[in-house]
Amino acid sequence: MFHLEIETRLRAAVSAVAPSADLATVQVRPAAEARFGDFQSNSLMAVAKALRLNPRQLATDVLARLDIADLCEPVEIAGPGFLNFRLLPGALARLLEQALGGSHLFFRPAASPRSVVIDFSSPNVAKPMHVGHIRSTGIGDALQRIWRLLGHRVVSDNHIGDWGTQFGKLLVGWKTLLDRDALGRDPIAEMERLYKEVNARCDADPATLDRARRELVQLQSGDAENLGIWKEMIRLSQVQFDTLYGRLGARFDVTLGESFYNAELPGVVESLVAAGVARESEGAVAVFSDHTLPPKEDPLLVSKDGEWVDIPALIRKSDGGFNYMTTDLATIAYRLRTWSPDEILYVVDDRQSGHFRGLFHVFSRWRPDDFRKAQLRHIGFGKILGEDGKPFKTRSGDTVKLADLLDEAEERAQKVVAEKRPDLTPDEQKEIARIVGFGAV
RNA sequence: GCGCCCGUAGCUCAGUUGGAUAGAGCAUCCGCCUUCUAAGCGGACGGUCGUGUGUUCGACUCACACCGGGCGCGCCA
Repeated sequence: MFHLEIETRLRAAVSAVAPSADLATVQVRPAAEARFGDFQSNSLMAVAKALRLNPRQLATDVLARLDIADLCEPVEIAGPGFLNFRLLPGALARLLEQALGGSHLFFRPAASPRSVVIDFSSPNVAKPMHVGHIRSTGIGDALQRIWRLLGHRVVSDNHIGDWGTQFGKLLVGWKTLLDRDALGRDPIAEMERLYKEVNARCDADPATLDRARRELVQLQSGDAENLGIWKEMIRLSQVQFDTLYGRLGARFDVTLGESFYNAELPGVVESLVAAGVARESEGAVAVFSDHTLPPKEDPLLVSKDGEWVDIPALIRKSDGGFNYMTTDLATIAYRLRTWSPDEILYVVDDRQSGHFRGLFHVFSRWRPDDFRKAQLRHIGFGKILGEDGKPFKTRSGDTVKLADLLDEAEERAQKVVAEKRPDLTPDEQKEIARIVGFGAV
């Protein structure tokens, strides 16, 4: 808190002495060493450099304008222009009294609250949540807590994967291979089995692949039976999601999955074509580079064999189906008109950075006015690697399920607690094991 | 081939946007328990900041090149 207050006053003084200085570069931070005082600022040297002034003279002039006698002892100019601040005991006492009254010591609420949509977690229906989901979920939930604490308005949205080509195969599996008992015992495992089984058959048998395509078309055209199965798969999956989010303590304001935007997709494509942004290509509809950006920065170009070639964003496949680019465009439009956010954050792993660059670029060409109103930002992160530096997998090569990971963490912690604190009741041990285990994860 | 991310102590990572002697946790070693959580406390040990050039009064930080790891590049998401 003190460094923010000192910083505010220092900026005012710098502004009075050097109106053209970039105040964002004027910063105060805790002193590197006690002999330099409590807080220090190295910024005047940078300001002096930018404005071609003598740093010590600038420091002297700034200090003459700095009103800080109620907080600090007389400020010291050290070396080429470091400022060293020493707090007055009385100022510290006043702050601690405020803290006793409930005010926070380490941050100030945002002066102008922003509105932000945070998109994170986004697991797929009919598949087990795996170890990778913990990062998007943890980072996204941490971000929403921080934004809220600072006084911003947050909408957290779980954009679940509840639509797409995988449902063709799942429907074939559900209709021909479903084991009802297994589904009752562990619905996610059974649905995963169905998908893997049908997927394997599709590789070997064109007829099965064709059947999957037909089931998908049926679903997309509103067939009652397929819609019913699809909804049941979502319901069973949501039970899994809710269980895991409950364990992790993550919350969402809304869960608007991909399917929520289905009805808007044809209109999105028409609109993009009408605006001259998209055009037909090899039976599909795609957005090509408009060559307004340098090739290296253009997400719709890629270098192949020394030449820049198009890598268009597909918004409708040649079979009439839509791509997730289209869904994501519809999603941005919906969020902007529904919540009018200042920012939309996508907490998604770095492998999708290319997709988001393309998405934001295409949206800027589709809705330039809306694009200027909101910042679209991809919050990327790496994947979890094993001890060998390779992506973290089980011994048999499968992805590690999030539920299994959490179970194991609790079990291992439980063993330690039971050994060290046999005097506690089983319930107390279990609760400590949960906290310690998840903390370790 | 082109592009993105990463490389700091044995391990996992910070390093506040170019500043003063590069930090923390864990691990290791030493010292603390007549018990309010020893799942703790104090101390020590530990670094060519991947490598090399360059820019600068000053580089972990910026630029370029290389080495090593991860990832992405038209009808999956």
